[in-house]
Amino acid sequence: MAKKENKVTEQVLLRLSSYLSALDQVQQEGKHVVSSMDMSKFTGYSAALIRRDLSYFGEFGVPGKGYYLASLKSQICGILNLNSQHRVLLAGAGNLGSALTGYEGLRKKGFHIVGLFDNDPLKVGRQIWNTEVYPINEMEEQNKELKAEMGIITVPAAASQEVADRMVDAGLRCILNFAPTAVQVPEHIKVRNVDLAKQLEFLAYFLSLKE
Amino acid sequence: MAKKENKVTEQVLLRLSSYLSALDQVQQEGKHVVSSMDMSKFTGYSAALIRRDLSYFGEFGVPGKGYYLASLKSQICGILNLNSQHRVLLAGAGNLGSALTGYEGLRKKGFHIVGLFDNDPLKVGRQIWNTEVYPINEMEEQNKELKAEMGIITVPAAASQEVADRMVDAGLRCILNFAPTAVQVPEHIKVRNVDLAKQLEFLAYFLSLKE
DNA sequence: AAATGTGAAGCAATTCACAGCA
DNA sequence: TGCTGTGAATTGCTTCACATTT
Repeated sequence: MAKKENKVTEQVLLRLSSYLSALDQVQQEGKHVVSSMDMSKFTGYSAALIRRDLSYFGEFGVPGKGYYLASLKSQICGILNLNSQHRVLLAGAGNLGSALTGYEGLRKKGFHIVGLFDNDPLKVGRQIWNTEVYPINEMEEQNKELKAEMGIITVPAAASQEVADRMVDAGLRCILNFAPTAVQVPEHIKVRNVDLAKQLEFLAYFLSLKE
Repeated sequence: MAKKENKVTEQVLLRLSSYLSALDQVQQEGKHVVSSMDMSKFTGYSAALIRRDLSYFGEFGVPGKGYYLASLKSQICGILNLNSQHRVLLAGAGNLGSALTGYEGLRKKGFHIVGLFDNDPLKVGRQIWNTEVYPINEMEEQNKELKAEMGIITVPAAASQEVADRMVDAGLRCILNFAPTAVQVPEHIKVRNVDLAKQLEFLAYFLSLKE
């Protein structure tokens, strides 16, 4: 399942995820075969780019016809490793952390937040959205039971590095970091930073254009 | 303030935002002058790239010396249009929406959520984090008073297009969309999509590598 | 001496355009 | 005919390397 192909760029992986969404949308129209042009409509990426992306992983299409929707979907899921459920730890049971824990969208896509971690004594020992809150220093210990492989960081910037270290110790192999500072982790751990303020800063630029 | 330069790519804008964070970090070390190499340390981008990005907007540095921190910061803020506060409407007063409304990180960077919109009668008329909740169809009317220019969408996918349309009618000029489907807007409106599930799908790929 | 700003080179990503297959 | 898969062309982005400036 795990492709050993030389290197897939991050951009390609993100596009694959978009293609999946597009397929879901096309599926709701009742179609069973989809062309690169159809997908272009839904994703905004050019048909040529879509074909090249897909052909990198194999020949999934039928010339003159298109791609069989169900088959393509399962191929992409295979590439992205979405055929199994994924167990996730979340550190920082504040507003954002709680919101993500209760977010249907993640669960529906197969991501289950199985343990919360926070140092606030008012939160430790309680449950949020039916998920237990543990102290952060118990992460390694608790994950022997919880067996998660992914982590989400929603603590304030000052605590994010400490939390990332605990996640690495706990054996997590990839981390989604919402804190506004990048964290340092060993080579073999994959981190993705999502800085919400940065998204708005990006947009603010456009307010200064024309008019 | 608004540069009319031919075209800045989105990547450059996002990096500028990272440079700003780096400058904040350097500032805490008490330095007043910073080199492209210093910034490289904090951002992970190469010094050459940083110099090229900055030189695109002007000659901000002093050869042999570096960049004056305060001055560079204010230049970048000027480019990104961050010298003034920004007023933001948020539609979808659910978990994620409430969390963002209460999020210190946004306020500290000058983004103020001044009005919430939701169609749930249990929420309309109440306040969340001291911010009033209005019905979505009142957005245009309310924004005559609220005078926001930016919008955040945290409603479910099915409602996101409708909400985007209302935001356009209300005169908002850029939109941060957390719904997992892209929305259609007129040419002159800038949308940025942040699909949280997509971030985890991206990371899941790396779980399938090496072992 | 040290670091900027920038042509030119090098590399990566995307599109073009079409041969080949259903 | 219609659409895939892919070499070749193109476009765009990043790095190199150095003349220039303080």
